[in-house]
Amino acid sequence: MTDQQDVYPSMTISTDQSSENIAPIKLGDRLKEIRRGLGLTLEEASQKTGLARSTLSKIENEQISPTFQAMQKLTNGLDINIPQLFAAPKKVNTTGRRDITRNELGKAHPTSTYEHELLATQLSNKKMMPFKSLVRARSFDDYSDWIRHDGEEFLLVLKGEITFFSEYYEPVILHEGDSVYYDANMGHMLASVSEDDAQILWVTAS
Amino acid sequence: MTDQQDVYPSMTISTDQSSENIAPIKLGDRLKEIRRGLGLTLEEASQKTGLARSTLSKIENEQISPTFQAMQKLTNGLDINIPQLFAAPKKVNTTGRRDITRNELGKAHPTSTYEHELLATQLSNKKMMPFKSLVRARSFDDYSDWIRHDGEEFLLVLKGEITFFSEYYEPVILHEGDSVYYDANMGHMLASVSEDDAQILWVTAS
DNA sequence: GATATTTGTTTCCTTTAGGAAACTTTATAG
DNA sequence: CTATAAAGTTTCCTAAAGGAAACAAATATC
Repeated sequence: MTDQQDVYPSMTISTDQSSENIAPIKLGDRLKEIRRGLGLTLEEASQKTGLARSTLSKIENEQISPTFQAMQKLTNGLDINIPQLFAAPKKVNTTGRRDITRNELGKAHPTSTYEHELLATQLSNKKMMPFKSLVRARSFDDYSDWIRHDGEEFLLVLKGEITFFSEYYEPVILHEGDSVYYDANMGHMLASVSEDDAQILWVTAS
Repeated sequence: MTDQQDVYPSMTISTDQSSENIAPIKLGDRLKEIRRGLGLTLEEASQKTGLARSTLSKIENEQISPTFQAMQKLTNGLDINIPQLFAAPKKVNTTGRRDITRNELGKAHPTSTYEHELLATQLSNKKMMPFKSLVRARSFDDYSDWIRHDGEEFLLVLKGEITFFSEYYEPVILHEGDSVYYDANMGHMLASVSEDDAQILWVTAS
């Protein structure tokens, strides 16, 4: 599992959409928004959360800084997850980006078992990482160990045939047009079974 | 924009990976992990955060429940975003799922402009939503308005040629093997330009 | 292996959070 | 317009958080 870095593009090229929308926000205002959004009065919110009406008022008016405990009561009682409380408006909504990759003109990224062609490499911070790959491996033995990493993966056979090996399932042969969706932290690997190296499209998301 | 529901699969079939990994977690342990991970002593962390060494110790040992203020100092000082602090171990890690879709055997989902074939429909709660589509539309006019929705989208032309229209760019013709990655809240739409209806692979993530 | 130094814990004290109830403001009747 | 109720704020108290310094434990230095 040491050479994995080189073997697997999604490990070297991160998709990181990392939750960067944190906030030096007005917790009070935010809470008020949420409570109002739920159509609750302070009294009702008090009952739901177990915090005193007065306490809630003070928090909303930024007169006190709630303890972690209090915040837990808040988030439990009002069914809001803590990130939501902070990430608040989060309308950072990237938009308007576009990146075309012409056939065969992706960014080459060869390894011992695959011939990767990374797509849409002009864009960073994307949720998905798409790439085409030629599967050079011909058998299980071409790998030192299962490939395993965070996230989920979708693959579609573009040309040829492959065997899809996975940790918890029997190997399956996939033909042109077939596709698989799987959790990538389940060990997985591919081998070509066709004359020529099979070509696949891969999309990973974490 | 009213019939959009019917027109666009990714709007009817949600990928929802909703950040459900909130936590009734051991804040103390989590903090300790992080601090250690950064290779910091309590004293160093104290300087970075502006919280007293003793306070940090108490928080880590769950002797006190930090206030929001304290938590902000923590997160600022140690460059951790608050979600990270909570979502913590987040080892809810779904794993071991796999869903194969044989060629042409996806779930049909026809619309006026596309002939969608949804893939991997056996799995729910996935980060990505893959589907193949035949592009029946032949021109811009086949649409009532831009298609626009949350998330990001990747498309690869499997067969034929299409024109890719988008709100902020000039139309582009894409041939077999070409691909685009774009923000889906930028208006977009497709039209076939080849003899036969073009076939594409689409993957959306939100 | 004893001494110095650094890291982490505990104590003690001050400040602040949180709850109950009094008070003020706003909405609802009559 | 005045009485009544409801929603929100402020006050007052006690329970808990945060800091300084004393203490204990673990490392490093000679």
